[in-house]
Amino acid sequence: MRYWLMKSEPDTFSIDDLERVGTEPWNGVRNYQARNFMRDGMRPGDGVLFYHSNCAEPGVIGLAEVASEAYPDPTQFDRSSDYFDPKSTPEQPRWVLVDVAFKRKLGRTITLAELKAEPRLEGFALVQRGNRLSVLPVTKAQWDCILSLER
DNA sequence: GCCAACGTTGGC
DNA sequence: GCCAACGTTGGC
Repeated sequence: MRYWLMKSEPDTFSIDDLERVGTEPWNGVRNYQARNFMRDGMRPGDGVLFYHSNCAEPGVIGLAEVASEAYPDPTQFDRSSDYFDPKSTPEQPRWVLVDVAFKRKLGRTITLAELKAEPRLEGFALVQRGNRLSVLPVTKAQWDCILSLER
């Protein structure tokens, strides 16, 4: 089992939205590195830290789980979608997604500031300068460390 | 293949 | 709202 962190802007799709729907196709990822993590790295059952970005209190807010293998993101073929990609075809799709299932909300937000201040998280991609990846791998040690901060 | 211009992300 | 970081595009 592997571990991941996935960012979402709460104004667009929050942990409460995920709780409401239960499972959500994680569409709209248009970065090759993030795509490759979903396509080549993720397996159903993998753990996901749900991260709120671009908001008043950025940080880890909940836990989720990878709920499918990667499959083509249908929004890339949809002309009316913001995520439409004219260079993508059903025969040769560029972009994939996985389904993400709600597990639980954390008791509180574990803020980015806390994560940056935690010595054990030195080298964690999220806290490195200028990292904009929306899907990134988390080691077991990092996962355990972050969850130990909850209480 | 280089690199300037441009667009996006996301913290602050 | 600002702006640093950084990925992508396209001219050459």
